[in-house]
Amino acid sequence: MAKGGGLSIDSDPIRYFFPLNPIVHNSSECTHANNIKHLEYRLMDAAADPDRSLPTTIQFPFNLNCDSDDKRTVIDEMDFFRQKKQDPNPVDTDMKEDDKSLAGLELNVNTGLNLLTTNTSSDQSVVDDGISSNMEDKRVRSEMAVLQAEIERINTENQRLRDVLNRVMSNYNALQMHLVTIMQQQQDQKPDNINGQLKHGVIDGKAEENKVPRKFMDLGLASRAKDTEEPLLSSSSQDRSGSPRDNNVEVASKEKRISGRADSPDHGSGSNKVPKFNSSKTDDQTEATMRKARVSVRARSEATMITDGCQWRKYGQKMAKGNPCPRAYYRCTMAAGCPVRKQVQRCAEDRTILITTYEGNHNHPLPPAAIAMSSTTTSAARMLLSGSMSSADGLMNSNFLTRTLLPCSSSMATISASAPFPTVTLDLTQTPNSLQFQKPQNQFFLPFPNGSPAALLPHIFGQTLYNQSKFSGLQMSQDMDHPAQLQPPAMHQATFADTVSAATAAITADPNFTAALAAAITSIIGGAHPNGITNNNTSLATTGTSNGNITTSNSNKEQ
DNA sequence: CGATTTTGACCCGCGC
DNA sequence: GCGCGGGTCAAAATCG
Repeated sequence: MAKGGGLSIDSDPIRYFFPLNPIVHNSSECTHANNIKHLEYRLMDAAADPDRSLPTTIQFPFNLNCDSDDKRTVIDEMDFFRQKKQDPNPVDTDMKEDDKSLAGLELNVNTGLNLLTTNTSSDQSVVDDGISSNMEDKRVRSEMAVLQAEIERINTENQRLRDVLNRVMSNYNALQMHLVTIMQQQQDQKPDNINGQLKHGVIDGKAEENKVPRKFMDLGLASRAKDTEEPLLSSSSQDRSGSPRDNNVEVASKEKRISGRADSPDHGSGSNKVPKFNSSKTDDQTEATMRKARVSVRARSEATMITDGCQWRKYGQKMAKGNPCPRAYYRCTMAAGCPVRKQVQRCAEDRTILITTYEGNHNHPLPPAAIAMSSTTTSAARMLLSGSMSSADGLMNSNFLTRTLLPCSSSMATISASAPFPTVTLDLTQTPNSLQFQKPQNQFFLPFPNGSPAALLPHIFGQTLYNQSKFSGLQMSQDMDHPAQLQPPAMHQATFADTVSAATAAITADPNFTAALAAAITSIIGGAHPNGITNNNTSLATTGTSNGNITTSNSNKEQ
């Protein structure tokens, strides 16, 4: 229900993904705060135990294995589903489930907190023992001072890292746009390749099916080319835009219609087609283009709507054809004019499956709880825009997805570019095998080299960690099990085309997408399985043992 | 009383 | 041109 707002998250779950996802820099303050808290715990512990040898340096918990706060955070992430909210005693359930693994973590935190009181008693005990308290107090206080100075230093360092992260994100976005432009140019120079065929709308003899997405892709790409102030070389647009006047007429017509809707600042309702060939692409049109890309989440939930951290207002409900369950339409109400909308509908075949389709990008700051999903939708949409031009190319797709989607998904991914609404589907309801048998005909599957999601996920985070550290220069803990797989794909490419493809993959495999995707999956899995593992240390395993599938499709299966 | 939900009407694209 | 279906609007109802 939109009234609920879904803002039940009281912590900063995204800090989990801070090492993974540069997007989450908005929550870095929380990360910092928790890091400091963690240090404080250690300080308390050290003060309470004078005999304990203090570390010469304080470990900055700048990795996935954080303090026990992470457990609480994961619980919040598991609150992703309303189903979870309906759980009368979610925390108790989690504790039961992870009693063993979490007890130690809780104990750590409690130790720190209790030591605050134990600290006093400790001093008393020192006095009681008759030991020279002056020496001991001096030593302890000296160490405390050192540690506090260290906290200050880390505080400053954290601030600096945050700034670096912001700069890296800016550079990342600029690079991504630049790369897309280069790819576009490369495709223009190769009219005989498959992408060239794509531009001509001849894929498997189904030119019409590729018509709309092709326009859609070109639009987005061209728009981004404009953003990067690169010369617009969208020959595909030029080739097809035989009559620019007609295009302008169509755009003008569409804008005229849309402008009449005061409540639709996004210039694009779901039924509206993207303006076909527009030589003067505006940011609004880019936004409208982005809105066409959808991210659908299929998950089992008894609730009417999943909790994704955003506030939604229901603005319509329709009975969709072929589905006895009504489809509800929501729009984001966290900011006036936010173009993000979502559709919620139960699967006709299995009504326990709740299908949530997101569309558009938020134009306002998001709470930490909403960043994961927002990042997922945004990145997936961008991925569709940048990668779907090769999406109908099996080879390109293999390269693209196996290095982007695949590391994040379970055991398969599908992609197609033959529908009006390119959709990335996070299917968290089926096992990979079952999905494989149910794959739509308009999708083809890219088998994973490793069928085990659990085995894939370390690669996900490993890669994201690698990418982030690579781009940002941040020195993070990177205990990679498979460093060979962390090599930038571009390094292994021989041809320029493959290099471009690999570079695209490297970018799209970047935390901007993969971490957000993994975050979403983790959140969803946690919500879908209230009894699942909840602490952060096992978040990877939680995700890995999920049945999550990532499907890139061109049509909404639920529709 | 403001925010949200409900629900019928309306708009638009598309296929026939 | 017409009907269908998806999507949205907006007034009324409801909720907190």
